[in-house]
Amino acid sequence: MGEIKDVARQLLVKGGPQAVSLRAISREMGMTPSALYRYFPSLDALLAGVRSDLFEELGEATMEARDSVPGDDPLARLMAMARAFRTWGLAHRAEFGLMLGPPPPGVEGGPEPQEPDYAPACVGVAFLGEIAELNRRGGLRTPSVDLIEDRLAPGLREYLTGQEGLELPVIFAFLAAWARLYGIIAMEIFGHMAWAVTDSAALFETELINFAQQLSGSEYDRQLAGSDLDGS
Amino acid sequence: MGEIKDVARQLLVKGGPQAVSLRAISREMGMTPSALYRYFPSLDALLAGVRSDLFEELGEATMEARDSVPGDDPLARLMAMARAFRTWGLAHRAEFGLMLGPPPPGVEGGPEPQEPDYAPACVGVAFLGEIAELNRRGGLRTPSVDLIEDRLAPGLREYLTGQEGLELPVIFAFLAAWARLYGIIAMEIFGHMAWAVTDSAALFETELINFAQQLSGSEYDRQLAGSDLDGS
DNA sequence: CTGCAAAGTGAATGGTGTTCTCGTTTCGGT
DNA sequence: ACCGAAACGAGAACACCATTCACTTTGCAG
Repeated sequence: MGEIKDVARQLLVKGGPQAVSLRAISREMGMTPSALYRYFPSLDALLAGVRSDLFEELGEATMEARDSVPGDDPLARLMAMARAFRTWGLAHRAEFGLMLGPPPPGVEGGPEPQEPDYAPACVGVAFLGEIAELNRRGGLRTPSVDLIEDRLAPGLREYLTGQEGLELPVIFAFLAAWARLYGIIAMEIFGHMAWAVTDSAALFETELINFAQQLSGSEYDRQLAGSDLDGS
Repeated sequence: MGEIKDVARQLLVKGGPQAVSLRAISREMGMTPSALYRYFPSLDALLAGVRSDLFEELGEATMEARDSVPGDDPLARLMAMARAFRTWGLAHRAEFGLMLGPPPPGVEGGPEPQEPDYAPACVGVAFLGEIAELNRRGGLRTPSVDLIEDRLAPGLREYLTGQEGLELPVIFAFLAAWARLYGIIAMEIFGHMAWAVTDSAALFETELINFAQQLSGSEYDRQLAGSDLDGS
């Protein structure tokens, strides 16, 4: 069960998305393709399982980075998490594509708007937590937002009830920051930045400072940012 | 030749990425699968051709939006282009995934860093042009950037030589803005935002104002932004 | 009319997901 | 100790897939 997913991931890493096939997995495990149907109803379901595991792993990686930040600075923790996010993605390009690429393969590649995909939430809420803490300490610059009312997804709204420091502007600040982070990281990992820039680590670190300024509204001391520009 | 790509795209839209097969195309065209090899060396090459056409189409859509902006305000043009970008992507989700999803299928899905993909450039430079114009008029807020030196990709550096108003900080401002736009749009189209928000149009419009502020450094009059919040 | 090149056919090879039937193993209850 | 049921896996089969090769048809230039 777990081993199947491990083999699938291994094939994904080694040969790309099209290399992970039921038959290849069974070959690798010394089994018959049909035997795998005892554990997964389909290949898509298997990949969905792998994807779920990967989100958990990514979540743990970012949380670990958060917990290893000395002192008690929410903004510093956020930047550490952002760096961990990028580092993990760069070290696991193929997995990243499966997780945060076009549509999750779990359902189908239909052109219709797919139903909510809750998998990314487990990573997102880690960021949300720190942003909320930043807000409680008065360090969050929330944009004026009367546009978005209570149009949050039911799941998120339920998660929010009773949590203090999570008013709507805070949620929006989080979503904007989350999308911004996704943009710079996914673009690099997917190779859509390569036509313009070779040293994407420098671009990322500079953008990270912008990122911090967007959140805190103040200049962020570059010395404290801890940028070393070594990754990739 | 062109019809083949049209049929391929049609299949992509109707049935998702996995539905576009050489045999399905040939079936749709009343031909034999092997006949298609007269025109394309492989299915991947065919898809690469489709992808290239799509980038051209997206580029034309954004440029059209730019040219239909009344007055002479680079920032307003940029926002119109951003909206056109999103609108086109939402109307062509499957195509968007092929263009700006994980790795272009032209080469292979290997885990190694792929060679530069120049296709997105034709859309990017349209934004770059307006940002340059904004800079020439002194309306661009360029971030302090001593981190990124002349680490631009050779192709972009060549494009830049001789162009005025395209110093390094301007390039960085463009790249940051480009990535930010990509983040909010791709995240929505790929469905990675659905767990948190239902009305993503409102989120986008609010983020667009942030986007304008990041570029211009000044508050942007929401009345002039022309947001109507009707699209999706 | 002849030659030639482009365009398309049909069969063949080897890979794929999925389903079905069938045998084997394992293990818990009595 | 036995039996039954459930779990596990094998194997064949079906339909689809990309790709290749040898072959025929078409159409046009000389």
